[in-house]
Amino acid sequence: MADLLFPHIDKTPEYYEGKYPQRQLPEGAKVTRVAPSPTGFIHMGALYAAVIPERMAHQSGGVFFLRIEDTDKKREIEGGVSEIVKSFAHYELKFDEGMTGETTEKGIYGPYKQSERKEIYQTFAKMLIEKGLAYPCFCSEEDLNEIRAKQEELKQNPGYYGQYAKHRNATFDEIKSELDKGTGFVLRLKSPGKPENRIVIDDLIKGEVEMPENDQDIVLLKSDGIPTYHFAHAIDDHLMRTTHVIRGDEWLSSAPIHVQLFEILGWEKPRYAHVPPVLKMEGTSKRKLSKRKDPEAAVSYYSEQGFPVESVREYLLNLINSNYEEWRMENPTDQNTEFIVDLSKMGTSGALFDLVKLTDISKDRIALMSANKVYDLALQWAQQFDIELAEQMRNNEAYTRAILGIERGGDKPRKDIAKWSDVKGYLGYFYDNWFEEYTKEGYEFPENLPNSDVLEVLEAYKNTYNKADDKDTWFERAKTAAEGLGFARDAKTYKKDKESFKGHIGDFMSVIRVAISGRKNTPDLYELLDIMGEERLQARFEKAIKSI
RNA sequence: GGCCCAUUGGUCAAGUGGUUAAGACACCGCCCUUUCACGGCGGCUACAGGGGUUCGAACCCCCUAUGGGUCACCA
Repeated sequence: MADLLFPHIDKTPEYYEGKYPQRQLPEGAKVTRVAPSPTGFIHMGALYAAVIPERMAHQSGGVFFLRIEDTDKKREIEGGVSEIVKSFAHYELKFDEGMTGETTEKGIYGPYKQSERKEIYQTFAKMLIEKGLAYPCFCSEEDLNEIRAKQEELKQNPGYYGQYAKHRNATFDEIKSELDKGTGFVLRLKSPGKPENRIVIDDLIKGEVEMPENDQDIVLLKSDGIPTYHFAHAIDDHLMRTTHVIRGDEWLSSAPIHVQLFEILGWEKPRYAHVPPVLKMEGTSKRKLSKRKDPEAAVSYYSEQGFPVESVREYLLNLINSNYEEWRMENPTDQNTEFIVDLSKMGTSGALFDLVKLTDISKDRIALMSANKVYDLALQWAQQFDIELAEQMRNNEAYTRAILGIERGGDKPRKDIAKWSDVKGYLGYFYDNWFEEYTKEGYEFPENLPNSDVLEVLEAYKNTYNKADDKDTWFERAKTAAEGLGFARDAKTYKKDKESFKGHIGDFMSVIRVAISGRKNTPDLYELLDIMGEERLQARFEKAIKSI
């Protein structure tokens, strides 16, 4: 009968067992994979779920590979594989084997695209038929609907099993006659399971989960000869010698099927780890991040916003193991790959994706980067997403690098930038042409000072500033100048006796700050003045004076 | 509905029979201060509910509630 169903299959399971030998890896090395369908962009949830197996493999000296599960041609999109490869590469997930492009791959356990593995699946399917563990089912969709309707009526479990498995015990002649008629068929598993038997899945994340044994005669091969997920999973992960199947927890409930498949095939089972989904807040309740409903969950969104890859990885690691944060505090400058991910420390219930936390983590990361690194990464981003900024940065390279170095590198670095799209707002006023634009409507000098005082301050300071001063000298000089115009040297003095002063040093500085930057808040004024250079300062002072 | 999983502050979460129930983010206040940012200090707010077991329960058991997943020739 096997030959009748699959006459073209001439290889044997042994052939493939030989072709894909056991991997020679050190003790404890894990072989893991990520196996997405090419159905669209990669979203945060998928990235999250991919980081885990990647870490498990690489931190154990094992192998991590990318397999494409394209057995559903209806849902596939064009360029889907490239999109996946590109997204994972961008987030520094390094695959040792698997797809490297739409049609290219590396590794000796391939093909890594399921649609290319039809013969392999059918070889094993043929064997199962020979052993009486699988059989063709000729039911039409209508037949199946009928069965389900009946089951619903009787309040029984829906599905194709036991007494409802119409073709389970068909004779050779019955099958042959259907085949001769040209009736299409799917290949079903002849499940030996009984639901009253309980099995235990020892899940690396969820712990021991007890479930009823599978008794469904699930579809192994669809009518087009392509396998379902279940069958492909068993065949592929066995032949590719996967040791740890780490996947979304939506698979947990079909794990009994998978366990059964491995048992029937006589293979050693992989360890399983079912990772909880990343959630999103919707109204007052949480729900799983959805590719279809949440376009903002696409990883490309975070690239466009300019969150550094490092920050996103950092945040994800933080969700994976909450002790990551502790580790990071102790090892602020280590690569995040130094952290050891521990599956048993993972939360079992699914975490909300928190943009605020990502932002905070990202600020910390960027604060620790050198000015040059910030420049390079920001420019790289700008070239793709903000051409104007990129030009500005390139045209004023040394200047920009200096600006980015303000208050950087010390014990208390600034944290103004969480993502590259913040850069423009942070330093835009340094560039003269943008400064012109920003101050078109005039300046916002401190409200408590009359224009005459503002003018006085500007006139006085224009000639006071000396680029050669070190910071203390500079500040002293400013204080003295302020005092000369009737300002208090410090805020405390002013508070004690407000009547005697026009304001305090803060007000004085504020005037200067607004005049040269067009805004009330800036990084340290001393550094700012220093970087801008005397020529630019004089020009800006003149401009401000004229505006009053 | 069946089967599974989950439920500690607004969020991420430590915690596995005896804790003043950590920490981080957010928020609020104060301090530092040339503004901002940083930093420091302090505050806010939590064991879903009910029964057991126990000298003692966030931790163990049962029930309920809520949320999630899954029950396809989709993955």
